[in-house]
Amino acid sequence: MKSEEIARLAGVSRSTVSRVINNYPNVPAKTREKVMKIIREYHYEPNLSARVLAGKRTNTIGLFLFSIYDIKSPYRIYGNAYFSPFVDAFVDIGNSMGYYMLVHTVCKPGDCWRIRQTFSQKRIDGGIIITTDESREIESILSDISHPVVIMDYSPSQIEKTINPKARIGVFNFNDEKGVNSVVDHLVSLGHRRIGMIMGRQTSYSGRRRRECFVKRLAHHGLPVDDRYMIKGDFTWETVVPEIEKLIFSHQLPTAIVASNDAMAIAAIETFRRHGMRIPEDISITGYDDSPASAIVKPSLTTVQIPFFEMAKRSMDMLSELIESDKPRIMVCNADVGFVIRESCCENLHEEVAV
Amino acid sequence: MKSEEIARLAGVSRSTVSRVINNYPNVPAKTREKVMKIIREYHYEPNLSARVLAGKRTNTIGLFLFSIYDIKSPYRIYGNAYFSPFVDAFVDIGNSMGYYMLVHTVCKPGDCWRIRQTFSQKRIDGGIIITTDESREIESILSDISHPVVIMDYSPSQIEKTINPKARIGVFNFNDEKGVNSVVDHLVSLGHRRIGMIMGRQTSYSGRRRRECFVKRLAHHGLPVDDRYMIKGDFTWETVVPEIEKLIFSHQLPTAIVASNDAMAIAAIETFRRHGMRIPEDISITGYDDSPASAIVKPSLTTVQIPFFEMAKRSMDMLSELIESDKPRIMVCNADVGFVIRESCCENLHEEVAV
DNA sequence: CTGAAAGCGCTTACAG
DNA sequence: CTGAAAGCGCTTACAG
Repeated sequence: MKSEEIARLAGVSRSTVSRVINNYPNVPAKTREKVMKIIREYHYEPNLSARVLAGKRTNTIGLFLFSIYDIKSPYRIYGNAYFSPFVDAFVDIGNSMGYYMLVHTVCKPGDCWRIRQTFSQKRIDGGIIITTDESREIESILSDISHPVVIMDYSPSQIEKTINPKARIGVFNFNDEKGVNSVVDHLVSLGHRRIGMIMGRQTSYSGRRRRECFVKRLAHHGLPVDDRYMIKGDFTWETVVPEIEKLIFSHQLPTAIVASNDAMAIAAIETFRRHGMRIPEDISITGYDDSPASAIVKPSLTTVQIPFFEMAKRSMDMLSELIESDKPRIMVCNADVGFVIRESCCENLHEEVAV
Repeated sequence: MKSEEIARLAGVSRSTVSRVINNYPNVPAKTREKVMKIIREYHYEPNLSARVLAGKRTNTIGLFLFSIYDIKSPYRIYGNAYFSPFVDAFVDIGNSMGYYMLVHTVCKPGDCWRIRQTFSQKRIDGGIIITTDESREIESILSDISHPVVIMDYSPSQIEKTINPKARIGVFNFNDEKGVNSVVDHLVSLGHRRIGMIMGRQTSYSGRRRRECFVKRLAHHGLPVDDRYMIKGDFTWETVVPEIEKLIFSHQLPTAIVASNDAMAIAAIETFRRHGMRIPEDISITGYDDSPASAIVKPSLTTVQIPFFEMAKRSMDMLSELIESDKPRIMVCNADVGFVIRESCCENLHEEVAV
């Protein structure tokens, strides 16, 4: 079934059928109804490729995820408390806005060409990129592509530096200053003065931001930053365990630790407990993400709540706006974050040593 | 950049460029290399719509998920231990096979037309459907569509009854007989004789299968099926809590319960504990799925392990086979399952009453 | 081995 | 308001 047959059956030309399909105003109600009747009767759907080839949009959005785990890890995206709620939200919101969502996982920088290809084959009208690393590959993509792109968790200044003049780009970040401040202030109010941090990967914008904000907030409270308590992490569970063990064996412990995400907070809790320490009595720990797991673990995590759904909604609105207009521009957004108090922090029960 | 320009630059016709792109044999190596050089130099990518319109495949697979939660639940797909590993696996495997994956969530039966539309607009070469309910809508889709489809967790006989003669359909199920038997046998070996079940939704194939296999296996051990211990559930956490409370208040408890998925097992554990019961000392509980949460909860769950990744791999192979050949046929597959023993079951410590 | 030409199924100026 | 015609960028018989 094609538009020509619909035209014949309705006694009009293909042009008119097209006008009806595209809901153009210059069709009298009567003609429109006559054509619609045939269309409905035959369950006619215009061929997407033909429409796109003739200049219409694809109505498809690409969602590109950069896995922090390599291809062998079984739960690398959807077992991940950061990516999975985003995917969920983006797919649902995109679908409810009438878009089709093309989801693509990039496991190594060498696969980035796939993103380019998706654009250059004209498969999509625009893209969402969710990374955990700022990289040359991404900047090169951004500078090549003329389609609209919204990128999550990326340094706005970095974007502004590299993109081409006719780019239509949105950048969406977390309000990490607020998030980190909530957490630090909470711990300080509980009497903690030796506060450490499990850092996220420093190649990511939020990883760096959270560290910077942490250092700044300690200073604001007149507290020192002790390098021994700045624990290396990359947002994954595995890398944190040995670092925490190193800390334990050093016998130089902070009384509280701010983790840069929930996964690392949970890894730390498990490790401390395995070595006979009590959480939160011996050491308070906070998370970041408010993942489902953060409410299930014992003790449940005091953590920063990221509004994934709302972020996805606003990102999609941004993207859709960039698609509709072809004015080059860069939009920057920050998502508000919340703070959830649960069981993983308590008052500082240690006799305080001078710091 | 289009094929015509490549042709001009390479000094050949568009036909030859097309032959090179499609890797046809009737092009001398020299000509091929000459053309490839230009293609690479200009990063040329053929326009997808034009190719598809001219008869090529889209190289895109649709992945359709029927949410068991409604649109308002924040983690309805990716916080779900059943859907999320599937999505993860399908996207990754599809991508690594060179397919693009179109992910679509259907939240209510009324949205099913979207699936049809995806096919009739010729957006995809084939589809994967993951449901939790056997429904008229799905059967109607299956009977209309001439594209290949693989459907997970569906009664093969139901499929065979409804589809059209030129259908290319794959059905993929779990080996629930083995899964349920492992669990029941384990509990029996621990001395349990009053064993209950939290059922999954009976509109789903696996929900019914697990119940049937459970009843059968109890009979095999000469144990009675007590209707009071057949607890209603629909695979979600929420509906189980009140049912378990009803059971507790009845003061008629089994010594062990087989849950039809992990989410319901965890809900049951939480509910029992809230009412002062110890797991597994007072009551043993098993799960089904081997979700990440099943290893994190306390006590960790003894559960049936579903090989999501392998299932997705084999499903994609099936689908790809159905796409390549246009012989109508129905393929049926069963996935092997594993069994993981953790902390949620122990020996029956109750004085056994006559049953 | 290779090119000219038709065709895929739409949309959109253009002319009326 | 409406239709005939050109065009979107490919692929593929067909002829040579």
